[in-house]
Amino acid sequence: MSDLEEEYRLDYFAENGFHRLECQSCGAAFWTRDESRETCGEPPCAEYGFIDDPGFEEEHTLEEMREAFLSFFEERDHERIDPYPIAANRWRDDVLLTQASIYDFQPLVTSGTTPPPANPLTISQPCIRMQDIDNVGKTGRHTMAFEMMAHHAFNAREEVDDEYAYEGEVYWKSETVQYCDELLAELGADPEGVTYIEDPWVGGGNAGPAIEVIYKGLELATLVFMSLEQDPEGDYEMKDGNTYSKMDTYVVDTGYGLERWTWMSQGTPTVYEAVYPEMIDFLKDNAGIEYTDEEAAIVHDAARMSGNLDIDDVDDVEAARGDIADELGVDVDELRELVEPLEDIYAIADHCRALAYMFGDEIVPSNVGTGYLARFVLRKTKRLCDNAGVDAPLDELVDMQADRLGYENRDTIRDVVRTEVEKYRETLERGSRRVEQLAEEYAGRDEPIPTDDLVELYDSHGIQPDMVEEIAEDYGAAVDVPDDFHAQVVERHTESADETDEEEADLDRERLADLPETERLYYEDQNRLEFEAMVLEVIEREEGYDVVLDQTMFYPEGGGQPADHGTLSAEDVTANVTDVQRVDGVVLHRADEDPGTGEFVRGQVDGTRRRRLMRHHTATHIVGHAARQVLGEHIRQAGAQKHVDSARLDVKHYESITREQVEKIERIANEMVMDNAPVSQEWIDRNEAEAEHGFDIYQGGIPGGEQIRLIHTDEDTQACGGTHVSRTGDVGAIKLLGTERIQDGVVRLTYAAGDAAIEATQRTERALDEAADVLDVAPEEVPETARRFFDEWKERGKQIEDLKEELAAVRASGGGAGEEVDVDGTTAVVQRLDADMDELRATANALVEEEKVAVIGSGADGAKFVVAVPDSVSINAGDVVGELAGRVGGGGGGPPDFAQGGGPDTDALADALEDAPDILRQLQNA
RNA sequence: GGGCCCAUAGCUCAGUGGCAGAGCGCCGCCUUUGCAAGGCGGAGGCCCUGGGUUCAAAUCCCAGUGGGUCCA
Repeated sequence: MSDLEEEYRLDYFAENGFHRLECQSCGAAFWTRDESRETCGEPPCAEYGFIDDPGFEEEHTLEEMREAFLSFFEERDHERIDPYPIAANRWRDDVLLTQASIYDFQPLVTSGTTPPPANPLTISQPCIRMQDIDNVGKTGRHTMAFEMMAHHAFNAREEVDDEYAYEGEVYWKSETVQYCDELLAELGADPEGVTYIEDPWVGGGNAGPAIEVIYKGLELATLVFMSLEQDPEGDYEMKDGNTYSKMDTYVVDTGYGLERWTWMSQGTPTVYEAVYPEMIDFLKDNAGIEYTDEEAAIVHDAARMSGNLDIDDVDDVEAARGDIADELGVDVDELRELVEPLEDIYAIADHCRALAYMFGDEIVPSNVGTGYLARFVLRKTKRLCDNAGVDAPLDELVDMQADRLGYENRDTIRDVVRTEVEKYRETLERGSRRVEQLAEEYAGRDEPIPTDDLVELYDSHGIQPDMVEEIAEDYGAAVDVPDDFHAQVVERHTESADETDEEEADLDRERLADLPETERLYYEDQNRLEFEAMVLEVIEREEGYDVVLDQTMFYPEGGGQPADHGTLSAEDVTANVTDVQRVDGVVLHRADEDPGTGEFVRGQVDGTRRRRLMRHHTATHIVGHAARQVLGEHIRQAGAQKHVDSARLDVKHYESITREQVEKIERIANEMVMDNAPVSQEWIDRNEAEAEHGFDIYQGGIPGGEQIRLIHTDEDTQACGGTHVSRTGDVGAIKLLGTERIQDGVVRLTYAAGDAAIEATQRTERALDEAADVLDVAPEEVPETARRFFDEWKERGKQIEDLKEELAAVRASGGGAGEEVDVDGTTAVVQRLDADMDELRATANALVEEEKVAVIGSGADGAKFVVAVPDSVSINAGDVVGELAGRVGGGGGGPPDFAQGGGPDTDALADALEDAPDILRQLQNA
């Protein structure tokens, strides 16, 4: 088993007088020019040495530092690359947010499948790390939003020649360290003070040697040499306990924290004051934070010290605060009161920057995906503002950051923030009403609000426990928030997931591995429907056969476009194709007959179906483009499905779509159709495509491979594998059928194209005509008439009610056929009345009004009874009904003064009523 | 993608299988008045939709629709 020590013996260290030492405090190995050095230099082994004593020659702003870095590497033959969106799910589907510059090149570039956009390259990549959210503001150095400056080089071993998308070695470890050392020197750092700590890196199935660059106590950069992959047979055992072996590709992955370099150059007490000083000033002013000189000195020292501590979670922060207070000789509560508002303000500034990145990159708040993360941050920020007494509107604060970061869609950003803040306000309002009720209830019982309720309030209604505490206090109810509150919430979510049946799929893969990729004729000519091919393999299925051909015109299901149908004809069999799937490049035709392996077949695609699907596919691109024009640049596809009769497109949008907007989208879409612009396909290098059109081409998902297929529809460009008509005019017409919000932040547009559009229109027209016929009016008058009819219908319902009551009153006052019997001095009326329950009830009520016991039976729909007893009589109506209902094979019950029941045996009804007087007498005596 | 919660009068919500309710708002009358208000009466309900269980469903079960919320 080798270890990585050898990997760190770099020429650069040897040639420049470096020594390999061991930290006397933590034992880590590190390289330094200063032979007398005792520690590695990183807290807690050492303290910050740059607060009030900047480590570089000149102060840099964030922008200046970024430029200094990028141009440094540009001068050294690196190409400067524009940053990628913060929403990493635009180009990869395994993560939501960009958390490091290397994310931009995973997984396709790092694995060698796709070439990098440049090699070597340099970039300053905005990143968001949500896991740090609770530390922001408290430690002085944590930020959720940051820029990772980096230079990357992608290397492949010489001996593997053209297997990967890049070849040979650009540069490796020694050069990487040299760059870092020179950059530090250029900025005026003291070379003797820099240490390079050996700290192997492991992550996501890869690993490699890595070096932490420490200067004046601050970790300024990490130089990662990604060169190992997880391998049970591997020679290298890493700190995660797994073994790794060398890869054919090896990648220089560096990370230079822009904020930290800026901070180093300024030596402010916290990083926040270095990065966005204007915003901190604004917020302080807005929240009315003012300190006396003495207080200011305490705050300054406390900030310096908390930055100095090795704190990794919030509990530590609270503990550390005590130590700091001791050292400064102030009371811990006093200290907290001084610094907490300031900490909130630091966090607000940072969070607003994260929000600016998110909304600037057109993430739409929602309850899923990146949208949820955005919502989460926004709500947290709003709470911080309220807490710190910042009364500036949140959209203004986010806009300050968006402005600084140079976003151009600032109006939309503010719109989104305003809408979202309003939603939050509504949630809180709803929530507090709920809490008030609970608080009142438990305060009345003098019990604390139970934890279960707290968890439910949070999980189902979005109300933070501290908010519950606040409200409950007003009602005098106690709240005990358990330490493991969050764990209990998580507990509610740990239900086992569905197990998917992947066995068959695995089996297929093995069997298909030997077959060549099916040649896709449908890309060569999207209008051809006939072809000839050879049957390479037939796999028998439970229902039918999967036929593999050498080439096919059949489009397999994909990109929301359903599979083609049609036939495969051999000499003496014709098989119907009802489904087509593509697995690992091999197209499987699901057929009802076996055409025979080795046979030549003539394929015929169902043209009507295909043409309808093609129209709907092209229409989908058109509608998406039109929606973007009407609703805004942030409109992105969240999903799409094409059918023969209609299609739907789900787009991300932060509010529901109005009738006017629908009509406008429809109008623009049809203008595009009428323009009859060409729809063209193009196979193009993916970097080129991304460079020219951006990541928005990946509306329908992210294809693999070096070459991708673009569909140009008028001005719209998308990466798409579907089949399309050749001119927009071929779509015929587009009719929007409806919109609905399928979840928060996602709106579904349903539409039909071509003959399906005509059919859809005819369908709705027919429905309207039929309705008009029924009402016997002209179609235009249907709404008015329907309204009138509905009103009249309601009116009549009420009249019937009234009449029933009147009728009942008349019956009760002697007009009815009821048999009056005397039950020990009380008058009872036993009556059969074959009517519905309402009428029975009304009659019984009317009799009770006259101080009579009512026993009413009905045989209208099974046997039914209603028994009502005046207050003055001590007979339990429920018991009477129970007894009566028993005789008709059913049951019944109710309160003592009014009960109802029944049973299925209508024939026994008369006998039961006959017995009623006896039953009454019996029960009265009971 | 998954979990949980909710849907009843114009609004906010009660209603644990047995007659559809409260507060606010609305209308009318009365009292009082500088204003705020107070008293009495009234109108206003496809209890989200569709199935099921039951003698009986706003209520229980299933499915759907709509909204909310938490998590990945």
